[in-house]
Amino acid sequence: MEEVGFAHFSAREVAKRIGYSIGTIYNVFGSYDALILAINGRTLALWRDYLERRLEQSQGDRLGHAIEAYFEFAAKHRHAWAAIYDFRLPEDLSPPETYQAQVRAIFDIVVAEVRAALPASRKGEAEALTRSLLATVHGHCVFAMNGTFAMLGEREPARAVLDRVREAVAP
Amino acid sequence: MEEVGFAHFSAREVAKRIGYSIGTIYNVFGSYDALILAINGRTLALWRDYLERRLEQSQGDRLGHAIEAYFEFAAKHRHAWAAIYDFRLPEDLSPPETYQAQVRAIFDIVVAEVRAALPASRKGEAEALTRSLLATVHGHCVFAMNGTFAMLGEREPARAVLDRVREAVAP
DNA sequence: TAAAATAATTGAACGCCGATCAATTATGCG
DNA sequence: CGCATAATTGATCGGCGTTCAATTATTTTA
Repeated sequence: MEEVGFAHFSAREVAKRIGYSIGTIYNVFGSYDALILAINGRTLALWRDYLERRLEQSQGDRLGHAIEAYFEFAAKHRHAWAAIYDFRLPEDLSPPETYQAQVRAIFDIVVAEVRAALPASRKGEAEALTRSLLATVHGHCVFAMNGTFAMLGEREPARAVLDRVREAVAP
Repeated sequence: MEEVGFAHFSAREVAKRIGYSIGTIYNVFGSYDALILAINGRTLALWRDYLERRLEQSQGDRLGHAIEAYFEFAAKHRHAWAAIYDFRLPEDLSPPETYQAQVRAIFDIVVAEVRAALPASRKGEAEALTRSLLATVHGHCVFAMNGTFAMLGEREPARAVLDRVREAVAP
């Protein structure tokens, strides 16, 4: 996935590379979708690790570093990161609970940082604000990675989104 | 595309439905990618029309209505809208100039609204701010459509993003 | 109008894909 | 060892994007 991206990824190629047959892939994962979900789950775990490590190193401006971590991870793992959003389960299904838990784990890390950055009087907004700020950062990251920002002349996406986040968190 | 979505879309099915053979599709469009680009270009045109019509009807709170238009169009044309972002050209290619022009045309419409909403002292920021706000709205729309917001308990994505936009435009 | 030149259309063929499953091979156990 | 259970295989299927020689339709020319 990391190498070829979601569009050119194939279960057959996975089987070839690990020295098993296509049948074994299906015995282990059950379906193509489940294989993708397993890979995306692993990417989420890597993402969370990356974010946590980046915050450990941080001394001040933790929110700024969290945003940098978002952009850095997406850039370092373009294809794997994009696959998380390129893949969509059939409309009537929800991701497995373990997958949802991984999304929430990343969310919880960011909530803590947003809450810490908020003045005491606004800490109650932390969760709702974090959902909105994650979407904000994500939107900027998507436009940075897919060329939309380049098309529109934006050269400092991370700087732009940091402005948005500071506005929203400012007392 | 509108019906089956990017993942299940196929040039063969297009040929079948319009009563031509697969070969003719390739004679006309040249490649699968070019066919997708033609469809996405058409979607951009529809999107622009929708936005313009929605703004014509608007009496006050034009930015709010532009955001509503973003969400409404994405919801009404889920698959076609998603296909704009699901499709990625080979990394070394840029979209054709006509396609880029359509993206900029939508951008220009929004710039005018953002500029009008900004106080005189900040009108110089209009373009940069619009890029950032488009990304912000897009991020919220993506999370609304792909289930991320549902997973995190967000029930009013349009309301949340309106708060972000108002913060950013406020004098 | 008839013949020739040009344009448009076709669909079989290729290699790849996800998915299935009867047949085979490997493993563990009494 | 013999047997039961588990793991693995890959041929097979229908569908995909892509190509291109062959065919059909249209236009131009004589």
